Amino acid sequence: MTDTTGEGIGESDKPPGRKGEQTREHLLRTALRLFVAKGYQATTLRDIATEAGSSLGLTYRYFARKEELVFALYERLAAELEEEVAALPPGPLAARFGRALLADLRRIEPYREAFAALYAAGLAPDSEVAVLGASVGGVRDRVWRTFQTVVTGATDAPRSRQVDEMTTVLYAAHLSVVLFWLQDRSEGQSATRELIAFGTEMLGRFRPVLTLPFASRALTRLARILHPLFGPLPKSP
Amino acid sequence: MTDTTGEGIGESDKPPGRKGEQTREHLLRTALRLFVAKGYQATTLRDIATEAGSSLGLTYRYFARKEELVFALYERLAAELEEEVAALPPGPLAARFGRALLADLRRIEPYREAFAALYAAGLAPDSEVAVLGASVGGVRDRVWRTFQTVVTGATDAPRSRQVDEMTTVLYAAHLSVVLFWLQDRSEGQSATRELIAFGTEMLGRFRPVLTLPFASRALTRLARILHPLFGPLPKSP
DNA sequence: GAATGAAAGTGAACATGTTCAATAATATCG
DNA sequence: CGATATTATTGAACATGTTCACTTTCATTC
Repeated sequence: MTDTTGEGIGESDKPPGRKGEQTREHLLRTALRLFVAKGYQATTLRDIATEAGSSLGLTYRYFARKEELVFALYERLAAELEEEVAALPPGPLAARFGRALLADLRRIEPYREAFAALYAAGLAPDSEVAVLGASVGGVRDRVWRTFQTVVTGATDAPRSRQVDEMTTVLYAAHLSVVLFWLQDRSEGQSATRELIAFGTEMLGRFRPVLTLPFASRALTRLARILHPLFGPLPKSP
Repeated sequence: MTDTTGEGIGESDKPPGRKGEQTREHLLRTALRLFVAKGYQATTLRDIATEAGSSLGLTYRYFARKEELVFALYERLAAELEEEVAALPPGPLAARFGRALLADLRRIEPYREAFAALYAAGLAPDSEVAVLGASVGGVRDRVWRTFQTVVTGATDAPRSRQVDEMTTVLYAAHLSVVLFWLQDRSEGQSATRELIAFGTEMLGRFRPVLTLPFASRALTRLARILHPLFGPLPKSP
């Protein structure tokens, strides 16, 4: 049941060699192009195979299921987001958080439907592709650490323990925003933008309060609750 | 594209007569039994047909897709919840909200996997079975009104406008809790229980603050943002 | 009670994600 | 180079949700 090998998702079989790497890349690119062009649901695996000039079964050598194509995309966008966040100028935590959220959404935007499918797959209790919370190896930690950077790089960053607590809470908030965004039908997703604006304003206004004992204790408690789902995974020994 | 008839989900064709109603009921009962027994994914429509002693295609006369079986269950549980909430003794809002959440979870519990599938279907941008937010007709309003009852029946209920605002926020919070619960792997879903405890404690502690102008304005603003997704639907003329 | 139309029910056919045994291509080694 | 193991690729077969043209059942009407 549990994945005892430290292997992540995306390596259905033995790690691919030079040739395989190219093929994988080609299949992924083809798939993503089709997802954008005709939508995720409407893009069949036979379409991908045909368009890529390969056979139906081949995709399954590199991607265990259809959603893993999106997952692979997620990995790349996560890496890009990490860079963009790293390049973010120092400033108030709230501002940095807001910019990180917007940067994330801007990336996902062309693949809205595909990401909906990925999140949907993650809802299944035993899913292998659980972006929402379950252990999915590298990417989850990477994104978590990206938000950690958002916190540590802030001019008003809290110290030591509160950093990780706040990171976990912001990571969870980030997922909530994406979920909201997936449902947001408003023109240009303006509702999501307003939600982000509201959230960051509140964060900015109440950030100082976190030094008070009561608020500090509340944050600790909340982070403890969220940690198993949204916190970083324990190091494998 | 848009459903212009006020018809809800679950009536794929002409409304069924006496005989049809029985069949529909029988199919639903059979399906739910199998969902609990062998899981949602593992239960095939052929299983349902066989077990119900009917043919494969028949189910589609009453349920347009597999998830609508779960949706029909959701409708019933929503009605039950409404009753239970109506019978809730007056008391602090926070306590009533907490009890409503727990009552809801207790009902959904045996169908965890099935509800995961329902929520997953709702994530698709164009889904017909969107519990998460999109317009799904009657049930959504019913649940919203149930939470309205939670608010109005409280000894510390706010007045007029704040009632609906608070209801919308609590309704959204309720969905978040369910999503969290779907992912919660802790023993007996203790994490979700702690989350509810935390949330209600905070709600109780900060309820009085809502009379202050700043908090009041913040609530209004938040409710406005959430309204299109989580608020009640406008009356059809 | 026969005619007729609507409701109920059937099962083959289809679309598509997924699996798998078989084959081809390629790398490795003596 | 030739044998052999490893990797890459194929396409048929399968499972399952969904559709649909057709049949059966049933109520209503003359």
